[in-house]
Amino acid sequence: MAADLKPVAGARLRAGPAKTEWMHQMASRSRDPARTRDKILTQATREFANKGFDGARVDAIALRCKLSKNMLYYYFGSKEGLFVAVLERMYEKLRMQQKDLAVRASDPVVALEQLVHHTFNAFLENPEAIRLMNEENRHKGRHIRQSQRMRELYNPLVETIRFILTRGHEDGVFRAGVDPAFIYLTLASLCYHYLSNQYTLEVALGVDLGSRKTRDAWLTHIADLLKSFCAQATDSSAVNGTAVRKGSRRALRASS
Amino acid sequence: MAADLKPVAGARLRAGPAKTEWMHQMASRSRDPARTRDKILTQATREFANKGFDGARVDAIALRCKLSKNMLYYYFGSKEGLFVAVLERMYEKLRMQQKDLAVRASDPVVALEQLVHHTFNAFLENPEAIRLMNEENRHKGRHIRQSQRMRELYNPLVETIRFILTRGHEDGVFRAGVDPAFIYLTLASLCYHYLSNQYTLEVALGVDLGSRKTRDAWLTHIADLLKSFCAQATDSSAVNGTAVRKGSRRALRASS
DNA sequence: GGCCGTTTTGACCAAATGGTCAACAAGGCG
DNA sequence: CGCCTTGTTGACCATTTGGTCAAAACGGCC
Repeated sequence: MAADLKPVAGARLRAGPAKTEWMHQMASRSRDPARTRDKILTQATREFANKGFDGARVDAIALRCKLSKNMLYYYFGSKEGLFVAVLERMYEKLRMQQKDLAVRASDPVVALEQLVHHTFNAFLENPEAIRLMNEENRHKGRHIRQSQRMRELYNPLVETIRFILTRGHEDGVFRAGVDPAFIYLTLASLCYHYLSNQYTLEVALGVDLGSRKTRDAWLTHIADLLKSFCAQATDSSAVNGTAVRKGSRRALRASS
Repeated sequence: MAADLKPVAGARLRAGPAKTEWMHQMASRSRDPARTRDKILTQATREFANKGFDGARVDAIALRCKLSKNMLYYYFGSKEGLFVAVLERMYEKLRMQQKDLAVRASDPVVALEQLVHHTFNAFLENPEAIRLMNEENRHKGRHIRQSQRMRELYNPLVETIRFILTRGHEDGVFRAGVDPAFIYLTLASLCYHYLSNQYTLEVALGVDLGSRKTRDAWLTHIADLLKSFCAQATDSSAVNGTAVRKGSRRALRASS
């Protein structure tokens, strides 16, 4: 099927190098492969995000680009190839945005709050990323599992969390033994789901989740949630302390 | 297009009444409209959940049912009509499952734990529901906003949460002023996202989220999270108390 | 200017897809 | 039994869709 993708590889490489060298060529506007490739990816991202892989129409993408449909096949070989390229580009973009995550503020609690805001905003500003991720999950991660770029994307975030937690513990405000991966999972779930399932949630709860006020309240809620969880336990009245946990766990088993 | 859908309405109404009256007819196995309709819905659910609305093939559904494709149109008018019927049925099913949620255990903390398990299991046992919900959100809730059945589905859960919180406060283990809707949102996010985005998360974190061990750990984590958040604050060292909250909020604004 | 590799396109195709129509079986009922 | 409504089907259709081919425009280079 995807026999000779030489042009694909070629175009990809060409898109890589610094622009300064051949900037003067851009005067022609036309016959600029890098630009063409990029335009295709941009429009394809929109189409795939809005309609999903199956709903997306190759012709529609070509139309949006004001290019002949053949260009998509010339650069990406197939619809699926284009989709994978779109995914990779999206992850790259998200990663770049998260890279400047130099939250690591002096105060761990403040850092945690910044982290919440930063994560939520990253998703908020990239609704297409959410759509594409959902799509990829519907496909059981088939496309993404190959590209190991993913792991690189998330690791720094988890490491940042670990850093914050450690510092917080040293400062005496956070307890020990909090799993950074679970904190990331918690954070991501709370930010992502609020946006991803906005519509069904709104119908269900009868609230406008898109309003600034509700959104801010939700962010505060997430931060409070994490803070209370990481907080140094104060022994007595510890509902979630080890002492009580044992008892409640046992009760749980009996009931379920 | 959809000119005379009389058969559709007819079939729907006919599927409604009590079965006891005409149960004797079911002996024939064939020519059993209710059964046929149900078979279609079951297979359509699978197809739509797996492939999404656009990816789903009407012919494939008919094939699965071992019925002629025309039956789908006879009963549901169009692909979209069938999709809506599938959605409604799914919500009905989920609702029934949540209805038997008679947690309300004596101990609020135990009740909270039961709630976590119940919610997670509801999603776990209905992976199709997750897929369909995601699909509906991609469509910005177009189909669901009409059917007001949704609201009925969620309200009881929120009410249950409110009940637990109130009792917990009376017992002195939970603090006051916890918003039940936000607790529901938190709970749903943490359960849903773990399952919905399992594949990308696994690639990102390098963990097998499907394993029993990780799953149990996650459930415990969710419960702990909620418990610590709802716990009665013990004034001193209150990281998420009002005293600190003010300060950190201010710091947050300055940074973002 | 003429050659050559890269980029771009118009025309075309086979297969698939949602949807339709007329006819056909199967009971219920008078 | 024969009619009539309800349930079911095979054959068919217009359109869409992912994908292909050969040829053309473009630009650099000798």
